[in-house]
Amino acid sequence: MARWQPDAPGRLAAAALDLFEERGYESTTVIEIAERAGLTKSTFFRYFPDKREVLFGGGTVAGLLVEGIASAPPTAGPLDAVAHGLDALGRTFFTADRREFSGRRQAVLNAHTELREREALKRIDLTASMIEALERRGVPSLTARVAAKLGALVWEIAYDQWVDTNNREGFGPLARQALADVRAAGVVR
Amino acid sequence: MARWQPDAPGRLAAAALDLFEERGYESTTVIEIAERAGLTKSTFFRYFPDKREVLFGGGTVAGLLVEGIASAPPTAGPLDAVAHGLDALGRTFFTADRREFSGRRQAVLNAHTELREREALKRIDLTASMIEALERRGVPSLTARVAAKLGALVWEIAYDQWVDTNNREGFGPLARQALADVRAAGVVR
DNA sequence: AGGGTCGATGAGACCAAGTCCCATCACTGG
DNA sequence: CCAGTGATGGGACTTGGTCTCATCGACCCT
Repeated sequence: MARWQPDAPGRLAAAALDLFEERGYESTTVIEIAERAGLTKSTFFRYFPDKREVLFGGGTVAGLLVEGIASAPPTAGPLDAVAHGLDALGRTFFTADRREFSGRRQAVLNAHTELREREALKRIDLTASMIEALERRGVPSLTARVAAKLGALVWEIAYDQWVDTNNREGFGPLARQALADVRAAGVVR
Repeated sequence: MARWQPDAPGRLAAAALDLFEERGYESTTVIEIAERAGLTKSTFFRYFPDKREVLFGGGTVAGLLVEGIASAPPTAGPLDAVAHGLDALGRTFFTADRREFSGRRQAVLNAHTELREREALKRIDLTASMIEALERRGVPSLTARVAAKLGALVWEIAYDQWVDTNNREGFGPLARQALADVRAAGVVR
């Protein structure tokens, strides 16, 4: 048996999500979160740099997406490489067992400006990562920027649909479909 | 003569920019900003909801852009409507006398994550405004989302170039050129 | 001229976020 | 049995942000 209860950060994140749903983000104190997890304020800030970050722990997403873009066949165009990355994400991260948690988390995020702000920053950093990954494939800078923006849009659309409990499809197929739709919209002409 | 020195918010913003340049954002206290402006903490928070917002005062940008999109000729496609909005912005807001201030401000923003975060949120809200404006023109939802994302990219490119002191062109022409480049990149095919 | 009003500012108490430093605890290895 | 180690606890301290009440300076009205 371990010295302490295992997975302190996980317990903190779960407690935070519960409390944010119950009382809202602003009305919840870091001390309360820590107490519900059987810990203290000190430990909270040892695992998370600030209160917002407790809902953004899993930071591996960017890495997985970048890997997926890098490992796309060399013949693939920019948007296809992005699609390859989103597929990889659907297989390794946005799995079915994570869907319910993601939905609850997203509802809390949408309801609080402070959390939306953090999410906005994460998305921008993610887009920057996509641009870098595309440039490493030899995609010209401007093209990479356009493709990354469209990739971010595809992500948004697919993620919203995936999180929606009425939809039982996996993230990968949803992203593929969203990409096809975006292509069909063909705004550029 | 006025009862107090005029334009308290403007003085606060100027003092804040100075201090952020001198000591950095985190090392500057709201009380210090207020003192340099000849005011107090109370007055600071009367004009700005938080410390970050002191560099985002203008707030009229979204409105101007939306107006510009709405007033584009009915025959104009989505991206042309966005270009019309960016032109309007270049004429009424991103004027030559504001360029130096914008450059200093942007340098501070880029250097501090907390401020980049706020900027990220503003951009997302701006993109949402563009989508709404396009939908009011009858543009289908998905097409509007794509056009707004590309419009945001054009904005970024043009703004970076405009802020760069080596470039003496106005914001409008720079945006037009950036839009043409983005179109030429033609990622969608 | 003098008192009342009103809008902008100041003063200070108060709470929560976040930082820091040091103590404590539970187990491990010699 | 004792020293070491890593995760946790405790509490002081700074700052952002809220709130309430006092003050001040000009204007109005009689």
